[in-house]
Amino acid sequence: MTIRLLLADDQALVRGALAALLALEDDLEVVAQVGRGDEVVEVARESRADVCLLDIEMPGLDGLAAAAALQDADIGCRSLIVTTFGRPGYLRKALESGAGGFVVKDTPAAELADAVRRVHAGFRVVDPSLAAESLAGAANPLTERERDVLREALDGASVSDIAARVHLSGGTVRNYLSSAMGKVGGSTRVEAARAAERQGWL
Amino acid sequence: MTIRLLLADDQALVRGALAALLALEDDLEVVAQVGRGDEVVEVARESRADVCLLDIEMPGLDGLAAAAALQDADIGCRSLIVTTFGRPGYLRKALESGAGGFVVKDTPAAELADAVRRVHAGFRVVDPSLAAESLAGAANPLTERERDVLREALDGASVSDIAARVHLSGGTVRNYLSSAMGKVGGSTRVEAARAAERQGWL
DNA sequence: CTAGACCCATGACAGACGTCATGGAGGACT
DNA sequence: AGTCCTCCATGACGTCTGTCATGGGTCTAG
Repeated sequence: MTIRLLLADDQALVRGALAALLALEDDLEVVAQVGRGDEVVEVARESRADVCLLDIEMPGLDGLAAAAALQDADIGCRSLIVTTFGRPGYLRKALESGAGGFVVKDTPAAELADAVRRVHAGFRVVDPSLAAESLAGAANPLTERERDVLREALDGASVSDIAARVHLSGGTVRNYLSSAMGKVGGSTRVEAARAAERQGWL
Repeated sequence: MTIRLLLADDQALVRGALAALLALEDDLEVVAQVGRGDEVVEVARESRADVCLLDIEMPGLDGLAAAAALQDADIGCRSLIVTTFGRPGYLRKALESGAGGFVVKDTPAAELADAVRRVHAGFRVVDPSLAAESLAGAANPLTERERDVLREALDGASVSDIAARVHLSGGTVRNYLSSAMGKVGGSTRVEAARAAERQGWL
């Protein structure tokens, strides 16, 4: 009995390379690959995959949402998030989404196969270095609207730009920005937005 | 005669996976791996590598600088940039640094081995989709000081913050920001900084 | 029912920001 | 020597931003 794997990563080279790496293990078999998040569920069903390795940054649907969709589909396919960024908030989101595990891309290659096996067996696999950070990290203190305006402020837009995109008045946007800056820290909207993003609060 | 390869990438998983992928080719052999840019030259010399695969984002020294250092060291090791980001400016910088080739990580896995062989043979290998963009993209219009202040403005710092970091007066910083914004486009310092970064002008 | 959240909005004010005009110092090219 | 460019700086201007006070509407919890 081999474990059937589905790889989801938008970078074809990384996808292929991971496939080659995992193919070295006798008990693992890569049965499908996709480059978009919104194809994950369909392909997982068709290929009858046991475990799906998900990158977070993907077009269509991000890896966290794909993990949730996979969970909802209830086709017996567990998910393992394999990502570049070890943002504290990502881990929490991932586990809330029903992901079976979470490892960052700079873990030793040898550990990946073990992580896959443990996820397949039903265990929760979490990168140890991230677990500490995640527990230390506070829960998201921002309200929904505060998140909305901070998201739009990320790329340096002006108040009126943000107001137009979020369909609010300029003054209201300034108020939300102000309160968000107070919670997150930082004396500029962009500083606050960056900090919030690093925390995984957006 | 096999081609001896050195892999440089800060993500251990990607490094190991690429090694597994390239090991499938009979004429390629991965003889060493490093996770930092400033170890590239030393390890390349010790391992007598023929070709070095370089990621751009690495601690210590970025891939572009490492390619230049490798060129200067004159130890007969050619370099191939393998990166996530296809910024137009990166390609130009890479070729100026004496890199033998430039491919992005979402090229098909099968093409990587060919790219390696062509670089080893002395050819310049360039991702075709990027070549067009790079030729179309204008040369960097920013002066050195304009780049300095834009870099500091990326994360949303205030004028006085930037002034302190660059050792200039506040008014001068505003002038540089203003002229840079005029050249790059955008009505906010952060907008301009992001746009300039996307172009590879920083 | 009331107290407390969040939502949306307006008005006012100090300070920061973007733009412009202007100036001097230094290097490069004709 | 004169011209041109970049570098650095200052001052003045109107606008944008961040903060605070204040108010009304909704919804949940005690």
